[in-house]
Amino acid sequence: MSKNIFIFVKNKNMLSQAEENYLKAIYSLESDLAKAISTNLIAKKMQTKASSVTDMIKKLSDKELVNYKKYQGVQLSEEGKKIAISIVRKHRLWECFLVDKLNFSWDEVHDIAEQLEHIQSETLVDNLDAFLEFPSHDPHGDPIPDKNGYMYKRKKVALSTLNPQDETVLLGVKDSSDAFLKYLNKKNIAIGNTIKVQSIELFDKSMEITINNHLISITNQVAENLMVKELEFKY
Amino acid sequence: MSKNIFIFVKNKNMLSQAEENYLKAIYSLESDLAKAISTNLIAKKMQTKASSVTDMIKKLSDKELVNYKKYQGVQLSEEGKKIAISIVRKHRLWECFLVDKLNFSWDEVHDIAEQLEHIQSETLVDNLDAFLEFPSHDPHGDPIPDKNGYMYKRKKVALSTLNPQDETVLLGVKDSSDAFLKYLNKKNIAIGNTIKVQSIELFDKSMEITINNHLISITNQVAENLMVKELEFKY
DNA sequence: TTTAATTTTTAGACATGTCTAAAAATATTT
DNA sequence: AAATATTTTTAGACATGTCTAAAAATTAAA
Repeated sequence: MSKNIFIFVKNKNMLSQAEENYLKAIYSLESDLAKAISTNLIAKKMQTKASSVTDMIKKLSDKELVNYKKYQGVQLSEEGKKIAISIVRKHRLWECFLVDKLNFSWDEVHDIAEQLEHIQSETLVDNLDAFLEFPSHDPHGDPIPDKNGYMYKRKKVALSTLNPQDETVLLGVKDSSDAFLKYLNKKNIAIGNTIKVQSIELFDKSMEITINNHLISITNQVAENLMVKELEFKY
Repeated sequence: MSKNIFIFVKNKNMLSQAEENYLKAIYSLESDLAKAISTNLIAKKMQTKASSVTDMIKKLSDKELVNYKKYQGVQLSEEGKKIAISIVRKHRLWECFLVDKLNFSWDEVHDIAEQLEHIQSETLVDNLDAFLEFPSHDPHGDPIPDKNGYMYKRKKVALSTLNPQDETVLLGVKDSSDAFLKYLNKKNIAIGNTIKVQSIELFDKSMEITINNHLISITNQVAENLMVKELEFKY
């Protein structure tokens, strides 16, 4: 009986969507930068104003989800990081669901997963995970944290760092903007594809590559945003 | 390019979760009562105060989703009804998904579906519908509107209206409270089960029924909340 | 190292959705 | 039909999350 009440009375510990989105943004910036994250950076990432960020940071700091000193930026606390990872987990699992089960393509799923990641139910996530047979990576090649927050971080390098004749596999993208994903879609480039570098143009660093035995030319900008399996060296 | 902008700039026509919930509540009350719905009724249904309802009704009225005259209650407009039905459709499809694919039982899915029904994406709903192979009814026996809002309304009667020796099928429940569903779960009573009335006690109208060849006794209150296929008469 | 530029924070405002308490309208009694 | 009870609305307040404009702190430049 008392169990039902807890479902309907808004849980004090429950975070709003806005709070969750901030945690996720800070987490993503931390992964890239590994230092205290500035107000402006978060504002840019969240497409909002610095003053709004300051307000929210104070709230998150009160809840001890971030460590914050005025003018010195923020870092996630242990608890904050745990929550951020759980949101990333949900986001990536839902992306798998949308692509694998509902026939979406990888450039269509982000906005929907952005909404689904805020659904509150631990059981739901765990059951979804099982239903998808515990995928280790999402359709963009990003690792999916398990129930405990652990994930396989594959070593990836930009395709632009390889040399002619090198052969590798596309593991993910650096830029996951809609425009870039749509470009890849049009060119039939997808995660898991085998890529062989055929030649590199000296003056603009554009590349000729074969992808699935299909020869195409890509600019250096594209090559810098295609993350591939690092080469294994044989001695 | 401009397409992306529309995704992120909040669409003027997009309704908030609160607005959607009000429309759904009014729709559900209208189905039961078929007349203008009073402020107090909505307040009770939404577990909120009459003054909050008035505020929201004004907003929905401005958007022409309900017809409202002060002190005279509300009725959904055509547009409002369309939206309400689309939310019901989403709710029931998600319930199917949770039970059929994620192994939830029918008494666990309501709160989660309540959240999922607000996810904004027409394609998502349609793809989900196809993935579930266009179910006509949800796990509680309620009809699922199709893409155009049409649904099969089965004629149902309360089990309490039947007589000894009558045989029928459980199609749904009237009371879908957590407590009642959990009771049914415990007694192994589920949608689709064949029910035969064995005897009815005169003084308290309690019933002995066989359900799946299993004899159990139920109170009149339970029988009034079990909705079954109406009897076919043979001439 | 003082000045200038940038970043961050504060102060005050606004929109949404809620509430309480009081006023207004409708419904029910007598 | 007047008095009473109930329902509905209004008025004013509050919480959340956002914004603009101005002040404060930090960083960069001369």
